[in-house]
Order: sequence, then structure tokens, then C-alpha cells
Amino acid sequence: MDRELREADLEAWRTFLVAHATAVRRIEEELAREGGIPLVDYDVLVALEHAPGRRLQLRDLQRRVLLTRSGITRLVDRLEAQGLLRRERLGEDRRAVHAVLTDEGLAAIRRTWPVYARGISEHFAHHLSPEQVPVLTAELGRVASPSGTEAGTPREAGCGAQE
Amino acid sequence: MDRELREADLEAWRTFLVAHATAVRRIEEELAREGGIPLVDYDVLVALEHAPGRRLQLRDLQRRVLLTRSGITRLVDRLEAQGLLRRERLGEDRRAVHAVLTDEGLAAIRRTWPVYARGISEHFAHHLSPEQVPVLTAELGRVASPSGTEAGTPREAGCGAQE
DNA sequence: AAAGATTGAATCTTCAATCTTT
DNA sequence: AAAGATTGAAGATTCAATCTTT
Repeated sequence: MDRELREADLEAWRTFLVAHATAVRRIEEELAREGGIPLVDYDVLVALEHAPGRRLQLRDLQRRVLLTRSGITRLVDRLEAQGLLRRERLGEDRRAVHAVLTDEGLAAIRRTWPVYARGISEHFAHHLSPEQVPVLTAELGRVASPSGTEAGTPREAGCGAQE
Repeated sequence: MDRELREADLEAWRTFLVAHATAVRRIEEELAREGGIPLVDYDVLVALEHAPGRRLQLRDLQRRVLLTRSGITRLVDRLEAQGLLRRERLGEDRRAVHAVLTDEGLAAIRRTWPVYARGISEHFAHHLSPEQVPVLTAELGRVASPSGTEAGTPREAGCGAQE
């Protein structure tokens, strides 16, 4: 089953937490300072951009962003108020609400990306050994989506959002 | 200078974000369900436990937890209200406020650790190749503290807490 | 003036209850 | 009843302004 928690594992965990807090904080700071939109907003809008018809059901957005259901409602509220997306109720199933990317939303993505890309490069990738990047991705990839052998509750969405 | 942002870097970044959100979420969930205290609270109390006299100035706690100054004030408010620590103004410099770990605080740490340790093991370490753990730590360690600063004592003010 | 800390207002997120549609 | 979404209330975090001490 689970191997014992070694000192090296604990150190890796602590480093993981600090690395995340540090990099995210620095990038958010730069985005705010240089007129970009926040990371979560960006993530939502990009998800819409790549979706067919530039639209997604809120339910799917929730899975993508790892927020709770009410969380995504509020987030979409904000983005709609800013004009970056709009709600639509098209469709057979009238329970479903779709978020549709607007032109302003697309513009916000385009405007934010250069700042974001530079931030990822400077505050994350720059510090990694190029040859270790695939290794890191593979290792953390298994943390992100464990393959089956979880004892206990099988999560339907696999994202851990409780509700 | 900074190297160009490659596709592999971007994939690593995305995986990094999802891995963090997933692992933290699962562990917090278990802590809540099994009567432990939240991660941030734990982090603060452990910092106090290891400090000389089981006390630390709020200023130092802030650096440790990567919160803003007002953030640490509110956090200490909560922990004090729960009886897990108490404030003291001892010292020459009467601007400084110290947080002191109480016996209840120590008990909370002891009670939480088994759940936390199991969570780190199950939701993080378990998915890593043991021989890659040191590599991961080294790589992320440079992300956590760029400019060559030593990990373990984030005395560096450049951690991104804006004020 | 500068450093440490606190407070009020605003923002963001979650929880529990509710509404609508299937 | 179940699924998708929303809302009010509560909790957590930040910003800007303020207070005290150096």
C-alpha cells in the first residue's frame, strides 16, 4: 500500500508548497501591475476560447477550474459584469447555463498572455533544468490525477471538489 | 537571460497547478473530516513549536506563512480565540507582538499530525518515484527561492507579499 | 519618518438552503 | 427524486488608512 512517509518526502512536500505560493504570488502581482486579468479568470476564459463555439456549460467550467458550484456562479457573475463573457440558456436542457466568450474576453486573453507567459518563464521555468522538465511533469502528473489505486472514495469527477 | 517559454514548460506549469490544487484539496478535506486543524493553522502552530520559547513575533510568522501583515493579524485572532496560542507583548521593543503556543495548541498539532502525514503520503508522496523525490525537491527548491537564497529560512523579503 | 501591528471596508470563496427543470 | 444553477449568510484574505512605538 502506501509507503512510509520519509523525511525526504516531507521536505519535497514543503518545497512544493512554498514553490507554488511563491511563483503564483509573483505572477499574480505582475498581472495586476501590468493590466492583465487574474489567473483564475484567465483560466476560465481560455477554457472557453478552446471550446467548440467558444462556449461551455457552467458545470464543465467548474470541473476545469476546481471551484465549488457556487464558486463558479460568482466567478461567472464577475466576468459577465466585466463584459468578458455572457450567459446563455440555449439548448434542449434548460437547466444548463452556458458561458460564452465575448470579443472583449478574447481581447483580455490576448492582452494578458504575454505578461503571463513571461511570468511562467521567469518565476517557474527559468529555475528548472530543461532536461528535468519532462520528469517533473510526469511525476506531478500522477499527483494531479492518481491512477485508480485510491483506497476509499472513488471521486466521480476526479478533481476533489466536495459537494 | 530567460529562455524562451517552450511547450514543455507550459505543460509542466499546468500540471504543477493542478497537482497542487488536487493534493491540497484532498488533504484539507480529510483534515476537516477527521477533526484536524486546517493547513495554514497547522503551519503557524508548528512554526511556534520549533521556535525558541515556543514564541515568535508576528512579523516573522508573516514571512513564514506568506500572508500579508493584516492577514497574519486575522489568523492569529482566530487561533487566539480558539485558545491555540496567546498574544504577549513582552520585550524591549513594545511594538512587537509575540504569539506563544499554548498547551491546547500543542495538543492540536499532535492530534493533526497523523492525519496530515497520512494525507501527504497518500495524495502526494505515494505517486512519486522514490528516486525522483530529491530531484523534484532540488528543482522546486530553486523556484521557491530564486536569487540563491537558502531554503528553510525565507528571510528574503522578496517573497511577494505586497504592501 | 519608519516599523510593527491593528481595524474597517471591500472582495473572494464556501456552505446550506432554495429554485427550476428533467 | 436528481441535476444544474443561484442566493443569503458566514468565513477568509487583502487593501488602505490608522495607531503606537522607536
